[in-house]
Amino acid sequence: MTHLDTARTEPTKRKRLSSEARRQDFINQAIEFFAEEGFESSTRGLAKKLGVTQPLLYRYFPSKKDLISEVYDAVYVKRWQPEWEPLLRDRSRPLADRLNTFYNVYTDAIFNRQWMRIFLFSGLKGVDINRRYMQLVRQRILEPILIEARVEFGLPDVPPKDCEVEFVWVMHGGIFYYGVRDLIYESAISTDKERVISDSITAFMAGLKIKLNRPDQT
Amino acid sequence: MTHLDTARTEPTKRKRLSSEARRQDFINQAIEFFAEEGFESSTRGLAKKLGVTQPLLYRYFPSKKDLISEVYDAVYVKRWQPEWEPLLRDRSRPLADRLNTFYNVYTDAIFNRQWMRIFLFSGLKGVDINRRYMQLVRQRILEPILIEARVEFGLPDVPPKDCEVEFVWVMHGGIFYYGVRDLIYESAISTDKERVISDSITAFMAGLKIKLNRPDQT
DNA sequence: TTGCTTATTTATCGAATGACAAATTAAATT
DNA sequence: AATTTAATTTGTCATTCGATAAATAAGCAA
Repeated sequence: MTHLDTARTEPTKRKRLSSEARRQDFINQAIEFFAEEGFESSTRGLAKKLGVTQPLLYRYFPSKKDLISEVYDAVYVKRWQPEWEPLLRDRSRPLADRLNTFYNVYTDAIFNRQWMRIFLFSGLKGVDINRRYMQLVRQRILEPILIEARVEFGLPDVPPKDCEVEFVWVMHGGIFYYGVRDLIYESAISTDKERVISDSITAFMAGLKIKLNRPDQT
Repeated sequence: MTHLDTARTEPTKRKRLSSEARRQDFINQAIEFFAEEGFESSTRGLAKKLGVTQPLLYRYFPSKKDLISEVYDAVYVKRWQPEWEPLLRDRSRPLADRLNTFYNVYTDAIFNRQWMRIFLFSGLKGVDINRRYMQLVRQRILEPILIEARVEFGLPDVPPKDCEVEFVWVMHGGIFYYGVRDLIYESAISTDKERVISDSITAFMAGLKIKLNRPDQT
């Protein structure tokens, strides 16, 4: 009893996920597969990893291109956490603290081999979702940081200059590239991510203070 | 007269480069081709760009793999300029000046679409020449910078700690990633490379001074 | 010119690719 | 159990891939 009786509403029998769930499973494994092998790799290779035959993929995705688009979407869009943004604007804490918290949770999300490799592969293919992601980072992260910095330094609220945004980009890129060295090139030295981040932010804040207070050109 | 008479030693007739020169020409165009299309692209595509038939490539290179190795070699090894290194060790100038000079000439060499794309493509393929290049950067650039910094700050000459090397890496990576944004993602904001470099170095030096003088853990 | 050598092309092979249609199997419904 | 419906496989296609062998063209020396 309660064994093989297959009571109507009990899904004890395992198989047959809903069509949508199966599709999601395919996408998730496709992320792993393409992240490791690159997007030029064959649908047959992916099917083998999935344990199904290759034509079955075409039941779930009209073409390889469409499947890849879904992979992009799952990585770029769905893994972005909106709660990151208010974190940076919480003026009850010093900006350096906020930056440390933010970069720790942000890198928790993107510092994994899959995300990084998909990002690098797609960047080389020049797909526009990549460019859109860069704009997202700029608008939701980097420019807010500059605004917060001016407030903290007691400076007037003027729109960020290009070279100031670039300065924040370099800090951001330095931390990002640490992830690339660690996860892609496997040539990072320290595994103490928190330390790397806090050192970077210390230097960034010191440099930014100098930069914003200098009555500069441009 | 002096027209089609083909005087013996005058190479006015154009064609027939030496076998080695032709080979070099193929390699140079292969760099362009693979940088743009990726290493998975076909030898037929390359042959088309060269204006020859595809089997001819196999007269000059035993296999596609060998051709790609030559491309790596031409990009990674042959474009490294040994005169970069003594530049960093010239103690007649302040370190910040040296760093500015170095990063300006270094990025003059590597901030071009071809170099960058080859680097990123090969990094994703996990070829060992990539890892070797990273070690080269560490030993010939980053660690010397740390040694010079300790001298400039009047600190005892002890071997660099891992987290110190990592700190220099982040500065280096930040500048490098500016090149990636500019040339690969085409999403750089400022085109004033010199300015980006000098701002990065200002922050780096400020941060490094703090870091090296802190009686720290690890 | 004549012959010799090297550079280049033509033709082709077997394997791998994305995609499709039809046949088969398995679950869900009655 | 019988029937319907959806999931999956078999079989196959036209192309494209890296690579090789044989045929042709072009330069060079006599």
